[in-house]
Amino acid sequence: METRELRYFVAVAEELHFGRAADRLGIAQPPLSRTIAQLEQRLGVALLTRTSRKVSLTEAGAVLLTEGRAILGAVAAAERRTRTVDRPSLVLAAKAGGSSELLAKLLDAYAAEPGAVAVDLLLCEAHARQPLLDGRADVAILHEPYDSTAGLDVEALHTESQFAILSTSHPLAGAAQLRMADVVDLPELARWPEPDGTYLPGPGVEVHNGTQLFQMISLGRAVAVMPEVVRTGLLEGLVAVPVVDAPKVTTVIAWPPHSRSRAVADLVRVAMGFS
Amino acid sequence: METRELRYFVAVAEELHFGRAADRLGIAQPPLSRTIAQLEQRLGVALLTRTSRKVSLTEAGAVLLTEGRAILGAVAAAERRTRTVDRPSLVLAAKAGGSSELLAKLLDAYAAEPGAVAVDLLLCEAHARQPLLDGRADVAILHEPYDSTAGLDVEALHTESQFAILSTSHPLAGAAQLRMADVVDLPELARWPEPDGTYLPGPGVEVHNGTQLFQMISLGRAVAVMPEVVRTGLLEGLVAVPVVDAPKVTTVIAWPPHSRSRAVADLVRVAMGFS
DNA sequence: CGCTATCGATACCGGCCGGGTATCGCTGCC
DNA sequence: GGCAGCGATACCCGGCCGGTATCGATAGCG
Repeated sequence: METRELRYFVAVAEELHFGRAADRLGIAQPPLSRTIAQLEQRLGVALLTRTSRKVSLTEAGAVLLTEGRAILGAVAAAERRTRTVDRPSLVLAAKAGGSSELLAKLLDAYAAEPGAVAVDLLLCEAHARQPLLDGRADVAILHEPYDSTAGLDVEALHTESQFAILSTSHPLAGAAQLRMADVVDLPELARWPEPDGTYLPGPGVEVHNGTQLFQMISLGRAVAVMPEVVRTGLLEGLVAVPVVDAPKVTTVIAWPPHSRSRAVADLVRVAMGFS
Repeated sequence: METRELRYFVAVAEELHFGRAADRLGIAQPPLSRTIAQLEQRLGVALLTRTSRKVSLTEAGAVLLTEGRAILGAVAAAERRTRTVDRPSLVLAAKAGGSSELLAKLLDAYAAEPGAVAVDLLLCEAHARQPLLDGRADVAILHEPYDSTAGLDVEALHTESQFAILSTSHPLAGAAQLRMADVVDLPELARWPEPDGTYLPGPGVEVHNGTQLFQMISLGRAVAVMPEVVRTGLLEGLVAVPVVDAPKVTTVIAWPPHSRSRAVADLVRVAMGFS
């Protein structure tokens, strides 16, 4: 199986449309059809069921889509890491607006290390996991269970409980504490995008970033359950009510397995000194 | 970067010899040289330094070797998993001669689950990690820190301390307890192979499997530090002495990230009920 | 019920690239 | 200095990748 075949298959599996996938890949549709057919023949499994009106994934196709995305990410990461090995630098990915205090402490402490290299910050709008998987970052700050750490090496740094963030005028704003049951069915519960940028269908408000979220909450249009850190510097007009049975959020430092970088190892060691 | 290029590069990087690598790949040497040169040019980095007498890895080459092996493993795994998705079965890898008691309990408990599928056992001579990485197995029982769990999802099942296994006639056999310092410098300390099947240079006896090891120990030719379980059913003529400061060994159940298999999830859930 | 638009499959062709053989140039060794 | 080993280079051939043109199936529509 060549990465070319995987790229083609992933494109078709994501678009579920040979024409659009071919466009996206910058090739014509016939060679794409042919390549997918060859791939299926060599694997001995149907990956897609096609009618002349609709394309859908088989079970085998769904498996290959997940695995294929991971492989293509790993290939991109390998290229980037190989290319940049002799210009030592460290890219740290973190969610924008996340725990900036921890981040500052970490960067300061690492900079004081002997042999520390320059650290570039990659602040992500959404999940900080993607740049780690495709090699744009060498190390990331993630938040379990929000971010999946599958396929990464991690060390836990810090665990905290969660709070419901509400407008002061919200009916639940006066409560001393809440339970998940009180909030999960609220129609104004904020919904974050999936890693691929799409939103799962269902009720709730689609939000793209923290600023927007807090505005929506202020306006009484949204409600969110978030880790404790956001309480510091909460906007006027918002309250944080503890949700006693919400899952704990663990801040972790994560890096790709097989990392050979001394800088990453140093940074992780420094970070672990905090916990 | 195509997997063909990666296969070629990994072969050369492992052989450090274009001719032998070409043999291994079943192609002639010139196209191999050319492909590697193209790869280097596209990456913009030298991967190998060659004289007409000797080939060696650059730093970038070392990075690509590690990453490339992982990628090729992932590709093999993806192929196998895609191919076998409609014939539901579960392959569990474990080190032969390992904790067979735990294994038996696990298999029994899982078989009693509703919706349990047949479990095939893959007993490995060496590390049970490789078959997981290349897709021959769906789940594995590993032992940290002996087995690396980089790039895998794991759950810890059991932790135990380690014992020195000695012939009763060994000078240290009478000790009530030992420290690592007492054993690490023994010239007869057993050495296990690395994941690639080779042995690191150095003093000590090269052993291939448990049976051979215990024979060597009986004969007073070897000494080993091993987890507690091996004490049960120890051969006549051998003693186990606790090594108080040896690292604890943790038995874990491991599976590939992105596993979509319900059977794997069930098995892991059952296993976690034990700990 | 037939016309049409859409979409994937098929047919066919040309150019590039991957693989082969022959040979060169360098280097360590007797 | 001759020789053997090894990687690089030169050159050729065939297959595969990508292109255009077209077909066949199907859903929508009047």
